[in-house]
Amino acid sequence: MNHRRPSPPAAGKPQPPGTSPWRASRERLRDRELKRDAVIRAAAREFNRKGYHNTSLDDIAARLEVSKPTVYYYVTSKEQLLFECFVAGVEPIRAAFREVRQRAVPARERLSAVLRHYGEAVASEFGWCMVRAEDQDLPPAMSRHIKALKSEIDHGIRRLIREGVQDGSIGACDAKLTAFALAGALNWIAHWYREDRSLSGAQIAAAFVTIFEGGLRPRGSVSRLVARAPLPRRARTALAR
Amino acid sequence: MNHRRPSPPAAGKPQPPGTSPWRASRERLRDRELKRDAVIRAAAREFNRKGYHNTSLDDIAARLEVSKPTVYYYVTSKEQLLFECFVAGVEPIRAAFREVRQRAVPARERLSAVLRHYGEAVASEFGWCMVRAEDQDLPPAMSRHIKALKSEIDHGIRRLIREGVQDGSIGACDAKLTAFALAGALNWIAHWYREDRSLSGAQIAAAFVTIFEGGLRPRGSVSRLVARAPLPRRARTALAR
DNA sequence: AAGTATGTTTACCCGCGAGTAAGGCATCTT
DNA sequence: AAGATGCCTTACTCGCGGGTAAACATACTT
Repeated sequence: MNHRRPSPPAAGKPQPPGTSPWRASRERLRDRELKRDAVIRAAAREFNRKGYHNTSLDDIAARLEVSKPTVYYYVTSKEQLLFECFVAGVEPIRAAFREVRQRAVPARERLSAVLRHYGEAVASEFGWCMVRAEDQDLPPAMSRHIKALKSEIDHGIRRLIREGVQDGSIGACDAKLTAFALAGALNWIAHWYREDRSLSGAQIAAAFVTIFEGGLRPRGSVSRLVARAPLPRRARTALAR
Repeated sequence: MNHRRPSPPAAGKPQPPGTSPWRASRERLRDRELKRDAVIRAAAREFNRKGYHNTSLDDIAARLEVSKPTVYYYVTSKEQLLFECFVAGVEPIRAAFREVRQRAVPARERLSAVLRHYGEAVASEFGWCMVRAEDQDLPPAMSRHIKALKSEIDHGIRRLIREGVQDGSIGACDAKLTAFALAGALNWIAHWYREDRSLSGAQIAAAFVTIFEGGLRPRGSVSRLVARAPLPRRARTALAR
């Protein structure tokens, strides 16, 4: 379906700055790839705002100040739009796994690093699509692809947990359920992290990792009396509705 | 589509296969409330299977072996169906808060009890609707109602966390973010708890509470010391494979 | 038996939104 | 110039699905 142009002239791309494609933003979107990306990001934003099924391609086109067939010029279907958003959202997480693989630190620290990137990804513009893309909404091929990516990430987390239990940096626990709990908490960020962006994705992710690592029970002997001590500065942030 | 049970064909009727009301289950569903509940539960099951937007009222009717207007006889709109499913799912959680209010135990234990009920509710047949009901899919009045219920639960959790921090049963933490983390992990159960029901909702909830309470770091003096001093000995196992 | 309330049906309406046809202009190629 | 290409438009098709009209069936009344 999607034909990557085989070999266009390619050499001459100085592109004279005349005319106005992409009416509002005639600046530098002239390159096809950039425009395609713009379409996908616009779709992500609209999906994020109104949900996949409540977003029409006319909406997306209108947002770009373009007509619907133009969107179809860059993308073959609405499903593909969702699919691409998902992949875009998930990629940074896969990168985090790759990056962390090198580090020679206890598995808990590697896990925490991955989870921080995970949280940031969920809070990103593609977070909603990544988290809520439903396989029932997609044709079988895409559905399988998405499931495979999700599974890859899930098993990556489980593996880090098991390694942490082995090297002693994580207390004994069931890897599968623990992975579900961690990923679930982070995934859920996409549901409440919309308008109230007083915290950055990185901050939220870091806070969550701290919560996961420590648990609810007070640590050490001091905490019992220290409870009334001044709390972190983020205590007075507005609530998410 | 689906067959509740063999269903005595009721052969002698003038209308071929259309006359006997509630074809398969003419037992004791004559009471209106019961039928209405059956409609709502059928809707919940279909929403759970295929998602709200991918489920038509014809689907729900077919599942009940009934025609679409019959569904409309018990319910005024598809939105209301979703709304009722949400309320049905949420009610046990509110009940848990009420019940726990009496108990004279540390707040962490009260919180854990609530979270266990929460997890069970999410794993229930209404879990999906409770968790995924999107306010964008509902008319403003219902949307507000749902938001209010969600907020009530959210703040109930935050309150228990704050009380726990005060009475020393919970380590110092940010109530808002901690509540988001806990609720998120539990909400996410609705996403993966579908076909694989090898664990009961109660079991999952209990396991999650254990994870939350203890955290990832190993407990006890020995392992804490070990974990505190970063030991990179086995960290390289990640490279295996 | 007629009248009424309740439940259920068949047959329809109709708007929305995904996707398409076909053509209009620029710019590039020859 | 005269195509050829790339990009974007207006103007459509068409099916799905939410919702309704109106008739039909049973079960109580009276």
